[in-house]
Amino acid sequence: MPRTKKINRSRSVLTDPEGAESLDSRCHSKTRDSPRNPKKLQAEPKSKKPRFAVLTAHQHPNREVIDIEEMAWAPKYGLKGMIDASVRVKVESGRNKADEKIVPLEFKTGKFSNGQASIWSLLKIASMEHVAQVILYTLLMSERYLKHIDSGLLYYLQSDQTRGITVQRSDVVGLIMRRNDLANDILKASRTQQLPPMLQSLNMCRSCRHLDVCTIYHKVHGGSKESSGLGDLFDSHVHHLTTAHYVFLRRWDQLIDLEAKETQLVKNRIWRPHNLKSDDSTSCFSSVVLDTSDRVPYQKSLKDNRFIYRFVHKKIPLHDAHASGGESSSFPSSAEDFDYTLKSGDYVIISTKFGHQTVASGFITDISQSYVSVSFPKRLRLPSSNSSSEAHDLFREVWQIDKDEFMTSFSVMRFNLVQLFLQSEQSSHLRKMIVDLEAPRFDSGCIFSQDPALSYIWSVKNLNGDQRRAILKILTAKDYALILGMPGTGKTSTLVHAVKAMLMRGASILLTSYTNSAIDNLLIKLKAQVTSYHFYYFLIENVSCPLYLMYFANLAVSLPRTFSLELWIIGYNCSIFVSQSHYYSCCTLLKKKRLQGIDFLRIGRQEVVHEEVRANCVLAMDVHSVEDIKLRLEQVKVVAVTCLGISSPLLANKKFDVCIMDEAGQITLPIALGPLMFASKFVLVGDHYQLPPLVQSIEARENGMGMSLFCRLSEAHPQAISALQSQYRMCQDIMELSNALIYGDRLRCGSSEIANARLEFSGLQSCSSWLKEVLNPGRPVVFINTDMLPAYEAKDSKTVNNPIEAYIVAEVTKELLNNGIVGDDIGIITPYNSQANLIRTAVNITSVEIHTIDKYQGRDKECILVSFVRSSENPRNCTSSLLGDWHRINVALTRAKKKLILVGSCKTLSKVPLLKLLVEKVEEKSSIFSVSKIDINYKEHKGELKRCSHIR
DNA sequence: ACTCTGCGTAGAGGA
Repeated sequence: MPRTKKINRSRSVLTDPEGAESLDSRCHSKTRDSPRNPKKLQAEPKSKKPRFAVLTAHQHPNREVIDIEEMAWAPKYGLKGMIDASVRVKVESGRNKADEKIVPLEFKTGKFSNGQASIWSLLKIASMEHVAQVILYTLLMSERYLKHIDSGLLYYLQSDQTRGITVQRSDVVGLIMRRNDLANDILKASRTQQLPPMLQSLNMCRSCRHLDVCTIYHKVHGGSKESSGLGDLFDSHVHHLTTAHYVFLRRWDQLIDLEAKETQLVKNRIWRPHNLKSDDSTSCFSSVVLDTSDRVPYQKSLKDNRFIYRFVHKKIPLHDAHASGGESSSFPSSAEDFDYTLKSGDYVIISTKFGHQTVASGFITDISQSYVSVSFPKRLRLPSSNSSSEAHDLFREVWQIDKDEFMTSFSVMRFNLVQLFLQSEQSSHLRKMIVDLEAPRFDSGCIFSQDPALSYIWSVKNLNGDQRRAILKILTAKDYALILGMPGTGKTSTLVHAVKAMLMRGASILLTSYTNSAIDNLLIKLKAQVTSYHFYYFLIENVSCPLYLMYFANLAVSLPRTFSLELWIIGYNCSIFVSQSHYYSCCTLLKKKRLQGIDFLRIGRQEVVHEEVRANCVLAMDVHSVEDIKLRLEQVKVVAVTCLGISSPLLANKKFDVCIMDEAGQITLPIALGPLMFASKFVLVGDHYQLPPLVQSIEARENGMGMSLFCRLSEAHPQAISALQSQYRMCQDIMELSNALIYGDRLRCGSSEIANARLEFSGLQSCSSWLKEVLNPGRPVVFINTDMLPAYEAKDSKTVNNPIEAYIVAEVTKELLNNGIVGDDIGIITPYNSQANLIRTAVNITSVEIHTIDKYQGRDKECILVSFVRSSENPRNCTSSLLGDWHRINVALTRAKKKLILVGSCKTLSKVPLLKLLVEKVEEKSSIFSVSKIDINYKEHKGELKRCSHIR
C-alpha cells in the first residue's frame, strides 16, 4: 500500500506570531480548505480582466523574471512562503496605459482545462485555492519589496494557460480573517486539546485524503458517528480501535503539545524583529558583512551548482565601539564571540541586520573563529536594490545569520503516532507490540542447522558468549528483540555481525538511529570488517543443498588459522564447486568482490554524513536518472538513515525485513515509530541505564515522554532482552564503580588484560606530592576533594561554573601531558556547558577533548577527568537536576579506560544519595585526596582565576 | 534551574 505523504503540506505556511505551529502539523477537516467562505473569493470576471504580459530580458532590459523560488517571510502577517517566480510585467489596462509591475507567478502542474471541461474551466475561473495562494503571495511580496503589489499570475503547465489575478480588498480581508481563525484553532488545539468540529459533509469528506487521520482524531477526542456527520463511513474508519488505543494516542498527542510549546518559547528572532534583546536568540552571528578580501562576492561550486559566500565580523568604527562600551576597534575574535552552537552543515537564515528582511536560506560549509561560509542555492539578492548597484549593496549591508529552526520534528512525531492507529496490517501489528504490549514471539529452541546465518555466527571466532547469544536472539525474533548494550561491551561489532548474518538469509535491513554520528559509526565498522585483509570471502552462488552448505561451513573451519573465513551465500539453487581449479577461480572472483565490501546505501545530506561513508550517498554515486536510483534502491539490501530522515522520498514504498535501531535508549517513542513502520520486525539496541531522550518540557518529561520505546518494551518484556555484559573498555576499578552504583554487579571485564590495564607514563617526572598521588597508575580511580579550598561554584542567572575546579583540572592535565600522555588520550567532561568553556580556555590544548557529559555518551578515552562543579558553603540550597540524574552520573563514570580522575566537593556532592555512594566507594580504596591551599599555588592561581572569570 | 540532535520546504483532486 502506498505510503501517504505528510499531512497537508502547503507551500505558504501559517506562522502565528503568538507561537502557534505551522499549518501542516495539524489536520482537521475544517482547516483543510483555505477560504472558509468561498463566495468571498472570486477571480476577476473575464470581461474586466486586465491583460498581462511577462516580458523576458531579451525583450526589454528592465522587464524580466527577477527571481525564482524567492523566500518571502512576513512577520506582520505571520505568514511565510516561497514564490515560484517573481516577475516584472507590463499591464495594459483599458485606456492605452501600460504599467510596469512586480508580481508573483505561481506554477501549477495540473490541467486548468483538459478537454473534459470541469465547472471551473467552463467558467474560466481558476481554482479557488490557487487564487488564494497568489493573493497571499502578493501580501508577502508587498512586505518584501516595500511597495504595494496588487496583482499576480497563475500559470497552468499542462494547458499552457495564464491567469491574471487582481487582488480585491475584500479577498484579502477574508483570507486574513481565515488565517486568524486557523491560528486560533491551532492554538486552542495545542493548549486545550480541543479540535474544531468536523465539517459533517459526507460529500466533501468522502474523498478527502485526510479522512483517516481526521476520523481517528475525532474519535480520540470524544467524537461519535453522530457528531462526525459521516454515518457508517465514520465507524468503518475507527471500529478497529479500542479505548486503550484512544488513551495512548491522546496522551502522546498531549505530550508532544507540551514539548512543542516549551520549544517554541525560544523561537526564532525573525518572527519578532521588534524584540531586540540580543540574548534571547540562542544561536546566531549578529553582525557580519561579506568578506571584501576577494573581489568577487561569492564562489561558485560547480559540483552542486551552489553559491558560497564568506562572511566576517563587522569592524566597528572607533566611535561606535566607544558607544557600545568596547575597548578595541573591532570585535575581539575570542572564544566568546565565536558561537559554538553553529557548526558546519547547519541550516541558516540570512537577514539584514537593520531592515529585518529575511533574504535567503542556506547551510554552513565552513566555520572558524574569524569567518563563516554559507552555501546558497542561488545568488544573494537584496529585493530593494536595482541591478546596477546590486553587488555594491551586498557589500555594504550588515547581515545577521540565524540558525534555521524549523520545527518539523513535532509534525513528524504526530504523523508517526497517527500512523500507528491506521487500519493497515503493518500498523496493526506494530500497535499490538507497542500500545498493547503483547509479548514478542521467538522461534523456540530448535535451531536450523541449514540456516546460513547460524553457520556464520558459529564460524566467527571473535565473538563472546553474550554477543553470540544476542545475535541468536535477533535471528530468532519474530516480532522484535532488545539488545542491552552496557558501556564498552562491543555492541557495534555485535551489530555488524548481526547484519552480516541476516544478509546471508537474504534479508533486507534498515539501519537507523537518531544521530548521524551513531549511524556512521556503525557503517564505518561495517565497511572496515569487509575490506579487512584477514578475511576471505566465499561467494557461493547457487547452492542447491543444505548438506553441501554444511560441508562448506566445515571446510571453512578447517582452513589455516590465519584466514578467518566467511561464507557468503546468495540464492539456493544449482551447482557447487567440485574441483580444485573451480575452487581457486572462485577465490579470485571473490577477492574482487571483497574489495567492494557490503553494499549499503546511506541516505542523508552529504554535508553531515561522515566522509568515510559519503561515497555511499545517492548523490555521490553514479546515477544519472530516476531509473538509476530506482534500480539502486531495488538492488541494495542495507539502507542507513536517521530516524527523521526516514521520510525521504527515496524510501517511499520501500519495505525491509528488519529495522535495527542503535542508541534506541535516547530516542523518544514517537520519533522511533517512524523507521519501524518500514520493517516487519525490529531490533532496538541501547542502554536505558545511560541518558534517556532529551525532553525540554519538565511536565512532558515527568508524564512519560522521557521514556524511550526501548525502555517501555524492556520493562514490559524482560525476556525479550539480550544483555551484553562483558565489557572491553574499563579496567577493574573503574568498572566496579558503575557496577556498585548502577548495574548491580552485572558488568564484567572481557579479559584479564582489560581488567588490569593501567595508564603508562614515560617515566614520572618530579612534581608536587599531591599530583604524584593523583597520577599514580596504581590508582585507576582518584577523587580530588576541594572541601579544604574556597572552591565555590559561580552562578550566573543561567549557568554554573567553578573556576578553581577548572584550574585544578588544567593543572592535572598539564601534568599528565608532562609525563608522556598524549592529548588524544585525555578527555575532560563536566555537566555544564559553561564549565566546559572555562576549562577549554584554562587547558588550551586542542588535542584534549573537552565536552559536556551528555555530548560524550558513546565515547571513551584512556584517561578521563570529571569536573562536578557544584560546591557551595551551604550545600543544602545546592540542588542540581543535572547531577541528580543517575543516568548522567553513569555516563560520566563509564567513559574512562584506564584512569578516572574526579574533581569536586565531597561535602556538597554527598547531598545527592548516589554521589554519596560514589564518594564512599572511592574512599574504600583510600583514593580521595583533599587538596588544600598549600597544595595549589594560590597566588598564581589567583592570577589564573582572574583570567578565567574574565572570560565570562 | 540549563542537558541539545535532527529535519527541507510537493501538489492534485473534486462538487
